[in-house]
Amino acid sequence: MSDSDDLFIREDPIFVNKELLEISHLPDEDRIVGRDEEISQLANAVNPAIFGQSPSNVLIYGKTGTGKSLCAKYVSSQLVSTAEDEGVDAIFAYVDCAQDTTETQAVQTIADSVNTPEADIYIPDKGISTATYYKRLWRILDAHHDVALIILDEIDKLEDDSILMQLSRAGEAGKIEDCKIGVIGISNKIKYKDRMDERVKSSLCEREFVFPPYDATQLNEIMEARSDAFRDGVIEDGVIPRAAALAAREHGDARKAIDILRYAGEIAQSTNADTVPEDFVVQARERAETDRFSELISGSTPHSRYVLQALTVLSLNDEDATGYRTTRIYDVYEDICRQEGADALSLRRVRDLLKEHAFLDVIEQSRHSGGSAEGSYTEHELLEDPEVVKEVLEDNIE
DNA sequence: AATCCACTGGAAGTGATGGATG
DNA sequence: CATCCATCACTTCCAGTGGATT
Repeated sequence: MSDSDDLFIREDPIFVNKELLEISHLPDEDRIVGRDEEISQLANAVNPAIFGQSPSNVLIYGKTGTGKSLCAKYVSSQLVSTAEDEGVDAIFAYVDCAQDTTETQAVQTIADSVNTPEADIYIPDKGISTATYYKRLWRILDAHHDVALIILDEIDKLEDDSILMQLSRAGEAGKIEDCKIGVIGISNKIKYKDRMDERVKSSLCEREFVFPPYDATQLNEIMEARSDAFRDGVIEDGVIPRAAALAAREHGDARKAIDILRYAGEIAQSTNADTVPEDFVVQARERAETDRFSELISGSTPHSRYVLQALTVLSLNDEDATGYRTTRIYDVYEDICRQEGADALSLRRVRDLLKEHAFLDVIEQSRHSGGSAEGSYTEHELLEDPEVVKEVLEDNIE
């Protein structure tokens, strides 16, 4: 590095191409590791689309960070460009159902991403009935596309599957005539299929794939493949194997592995280090945890935080207990509300708030049955270290 | 077997918010 | 403009639940 005093002309000493480490980044094929088999099978399933025929509907299973979305997106984008060579107008839409949990929101994003300037159809964000979104979607597809691939990521987060129904029946119901639709569903719960509607199940699950978790060697390769995000020689030798080992232990989640690598680089940046030594990896993992956590908390309402605070207070004062009853938490929660000068919410609502926290893996719930006149009840327990929760909670007051 | 009872969770509803539409 | 539409954050009501006690 030059030792010039110019504040702003300095080059980033750590990263050259940081986008390689963003989760949304779609790598080239030679950077996708250990998924050759899956990719070719997937390509095979949607292949008819190239000639304007109906692609098979596909359901992909696999734990988080096993490359499901990555492969689906990759295959879809390849398909679109190959189809173009054949003179077929294909398009694909990606919906993250964790973001768009209702039928309406999901159709909205599909319609929005399938929309083209030529179509000149206005897709508002909200304020319109679900039926209208469908109508406009069919109109766009019919008039401007031959084939549409719709990727529904985290499909198990959808509140109801009527959208799947609509999509799979669109052709038969005569809603669209000149466009074929293929659906790629992605779920991390194998059980998801069981709770699906019988009719949807038969049409949606023409092909099924299961993506196994990555092992440490593959994680190693994945990170190796993306290591040119860093400047030459910045990462010390042990870093990648160490991060791979950590991530492999936590269920082979490649996303987490890459996150760790990025955080390690950021730590180096903020401490003005020239290289990334191995022990940054451990720090990076902790930071990834607390970051995720404070992200979750900052998005929640004050009362949601008070509830969590109540549970934290209990955990700190009474350490040997393994869980706390809803009513006990509610009592503490009422105290907190009094201190904050806020009206307490109903018990019913607090139960739902606790359930939401459980859903986000912030706390864990367990059902118990008590003795006489005790009935059945739920106990709640913090999953993170109470001290950490307390800190994050305090940082988030505003 | 009936009763108890703290606790659970589904259902329906309310009123406010923000936006589209004819 | 009035009318529709979805959604949020929350409430009220109420039919279970399940093991000990009667």
